[in-house]
Amino acid sequence: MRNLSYVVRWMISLWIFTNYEWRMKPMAELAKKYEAKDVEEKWYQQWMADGRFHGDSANGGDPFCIVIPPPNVTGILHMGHALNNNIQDVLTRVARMKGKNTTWVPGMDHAGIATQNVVERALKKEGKTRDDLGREKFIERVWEWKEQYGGTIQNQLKKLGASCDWERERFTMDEGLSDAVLEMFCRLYDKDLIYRGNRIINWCPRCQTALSDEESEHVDVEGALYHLRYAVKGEKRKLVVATTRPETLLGDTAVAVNPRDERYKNLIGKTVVLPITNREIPIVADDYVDPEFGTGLVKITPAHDPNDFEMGQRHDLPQINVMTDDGLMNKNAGPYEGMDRFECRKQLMDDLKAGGLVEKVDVHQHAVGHCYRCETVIEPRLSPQWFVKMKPLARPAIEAVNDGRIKFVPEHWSKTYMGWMENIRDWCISRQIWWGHRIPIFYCDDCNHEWASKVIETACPKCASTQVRQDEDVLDTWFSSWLWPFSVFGWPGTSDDLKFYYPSKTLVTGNEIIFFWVARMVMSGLEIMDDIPFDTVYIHGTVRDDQGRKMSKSLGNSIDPLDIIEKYSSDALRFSLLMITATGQDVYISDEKFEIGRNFGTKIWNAARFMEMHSEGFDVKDLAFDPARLSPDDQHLLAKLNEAISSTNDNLERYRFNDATVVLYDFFWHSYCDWYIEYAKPILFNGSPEEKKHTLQVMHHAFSTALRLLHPFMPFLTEELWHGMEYNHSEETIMLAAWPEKVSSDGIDPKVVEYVDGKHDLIRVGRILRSEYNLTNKQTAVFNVRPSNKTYAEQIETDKASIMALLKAEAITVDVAFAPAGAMPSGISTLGTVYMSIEGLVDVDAEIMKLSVELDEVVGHLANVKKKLSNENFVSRAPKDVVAVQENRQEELIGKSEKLTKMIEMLRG
RNA sequence: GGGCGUUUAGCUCAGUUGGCUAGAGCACCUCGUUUACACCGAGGGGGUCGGCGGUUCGAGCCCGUCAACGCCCA
Repeated sequence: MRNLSYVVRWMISLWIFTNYEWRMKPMAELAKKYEAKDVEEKWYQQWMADGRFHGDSANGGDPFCIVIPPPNVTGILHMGHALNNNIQDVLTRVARMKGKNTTWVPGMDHAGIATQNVVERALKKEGKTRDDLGREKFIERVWEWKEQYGGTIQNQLKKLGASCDWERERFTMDEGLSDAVLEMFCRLYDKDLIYRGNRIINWCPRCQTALSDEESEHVDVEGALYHLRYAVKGEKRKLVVATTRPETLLGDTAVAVNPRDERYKNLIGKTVVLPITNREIPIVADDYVDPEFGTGLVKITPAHDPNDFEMGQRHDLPQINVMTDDGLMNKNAGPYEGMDRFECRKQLMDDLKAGGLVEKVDVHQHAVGHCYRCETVIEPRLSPQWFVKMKPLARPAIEAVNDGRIKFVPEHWSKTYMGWMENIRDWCISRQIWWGHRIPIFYCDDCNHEWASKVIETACPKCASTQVRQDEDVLDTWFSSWLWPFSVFGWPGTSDDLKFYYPSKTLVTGNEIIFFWVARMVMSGLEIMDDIPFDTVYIHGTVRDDQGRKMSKSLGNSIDPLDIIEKYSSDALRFSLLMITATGQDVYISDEKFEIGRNFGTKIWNAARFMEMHSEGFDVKDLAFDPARLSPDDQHLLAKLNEAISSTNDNLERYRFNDATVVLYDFFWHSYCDWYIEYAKPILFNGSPEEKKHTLQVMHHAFSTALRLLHPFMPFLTEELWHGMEYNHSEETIMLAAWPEKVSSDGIDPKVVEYVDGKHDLIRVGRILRSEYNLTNKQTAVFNVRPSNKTYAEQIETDKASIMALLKAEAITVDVAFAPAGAMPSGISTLGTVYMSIEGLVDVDAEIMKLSVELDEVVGHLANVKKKLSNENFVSRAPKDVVAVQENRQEELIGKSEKLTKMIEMLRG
């Protein structure tokens, strides 16, 4: 009931207040409520129109370049993108404000398989397949799709406030980048670093293409380990082999044992008769076989398993492929021809069981490869494909990280990188799809000549035959991405931009593409440019929901950044995301977390409104306050500002964005609003014109500096206020305003700053007293302060008015010899003891109880400190300053305990 | 099987080369119709820092070990 009446009263007063304001036409020009949506739209347009994002080598200076991890053309913005681009934008905006010649190159990836899948799905709705259209028509269709739907993410990035250099936007299939791809292929081919080989690759039966090892995602599944009985030829006994993929027995060409395995020594050289097919295959000895696993006997299927393939090579075994491209059994599977591979597995097991050929089936946890695009189970399979020889490329890439030319942040990711580099395997780059860069290899059907060429060839250079055809396959999408840091600047052509901006500064990405992209860019950069592509790799965490699950459509737990922008604003999204993202740790988000940023934005806005209300007639061009006039609170604020500046810079340098945001939040909310504005109110309301002017100078100085520090994190709000507060007289846009580095500490006395810390403590103690006696703001109280020393006494005396205002005190007495006349609530602050004299009864017992509890605490701490100081080892071994701290503390605690004891005695009368 | 990460307040997380009484936001409780802000202000409660062992004058932090969870690679 009570709450309800409060609400009603509140609503009524709010209504009156709002209408009153409206009729009065407030002085403030800033709207009462910040309309983020309009503001954000407006400024992005303006920045674009003014070309603020563009960098040009012709302007010279100090280059700063970031290349975006190009999102897929099919992509739509998710929180991972938001975080990723947020960080890049912060780095970019800071660099720009620091006066660097800055470009952040955006673009998109053609995403071969993903895009082809999307278009194929669209075709399917029309009842068509890509084969119905044919290669050329299909590719046309993909381009059409791209024009129509592709790249929505680019517009979404704009909503985020990403200050990308849009004039430089690139697409991995555009003419220039395609040329780079062909050039790269031909160079590597001519250096024998690209070859064609018949090897076991990861085959996706749904996408019907080969994949690289990295594109096969291992998922732990609860499968089965099937123990099958194979008959030894000419003997009655049966061997038991264990396998997770029984259907591949149709392609078995041997059984292997470890040569040192005593159990099976006598089997080597004998023959096994395969069930169902009755094919006869040899028993061979190979070190690869682990005697501990399963029965110590393994079946060998060289066409369907990489290890079996290797063994097959060693023992010169035939390779029998039992499946078709789409994962059905082929004619080598005999009776199972035409069956799906998993159906076949079931049927085959039934048949083997019927024949008494199944020993047992164990539950078995194992990792199974899945297509990273469609999650279909990968079929390892023998297939002729194109590969890049990676070892020679890896060597310099290992060097670059080892010798520190490239740094990972956090550092431990370099281990992941190294582990992969050192065990690198050749990269399967051919894909049996249509959307992508077609492999520039040509074959002559007459003389069998094979060559690489950047142009479409019509005649054989060897025999002049026109019976020439190009390879049907296209290249892995990542074959274009790994050239990104230099191809975006026109390579293989030479350009001033390339010379100027390469290498870029920081690569910002998630850990999931260290192998796919980061590692390969390092290799290609060193190979082609003979230089690293970036000097820092910043790896951020994965964005998860508040239960720690990855955001995914199927779980329905995705939080759409655009919804958050709609609900809370882009600035709120940006600030909140960075504030809750610890360096390299995963981020758990839920809607409410974005309230932090929104509330902070509102706080800044309202502080600006407050200042504006008092700034009539004030000239913001004239912020050169007189250092000699700085009051203790002025000095304190400026000291805190200086700390915030250096701390922000330090944190940014170390990529500690969360710490940077916390520092700014803390400075602005607490130092600036809670303390300084409250301090300034009496001056602004009642001070002389000179006092007012001086205080406003300090305020605007601090505020405009804070805005600049905040700009990379909250670009829109800060730009709006930069103009709203008319700070744009110096620099038209805050984007180019000077980044705060060091500020003069003229007129700032550390002792005075310390005094203000003490003043705040004193006020806090006074407020606690008020709170303990449930005094409302209207109830007045007289405070008596007994300062601990004369200096404090003088400082407090001079500063009395301010302390009174902040304590809502009727009066304050300052007396180093103050002794309470009767029972008075009291508390101890760093500047001295505070007594509150109130009318009415003091609860003496409660007061004694409170002070006793405090005394107990102090005595406890004191015991600890004494114990430390009486420990000779501590005094002799700990550094002097640490000991000194303890000694000071001991003194303090003794003083405090004495005071408390006296106060309690006094109360006891 | 190998590697990496995580474990701190009810929740989400900071805590840097070991050194003052372990912090923040949210949530919770009390109070508040003062002219920047209720998306606010003032105050408050809440922690054996995953377990065990070790190093050290001193451990949330370093070392060892165990456990749980997550990720990557085989």
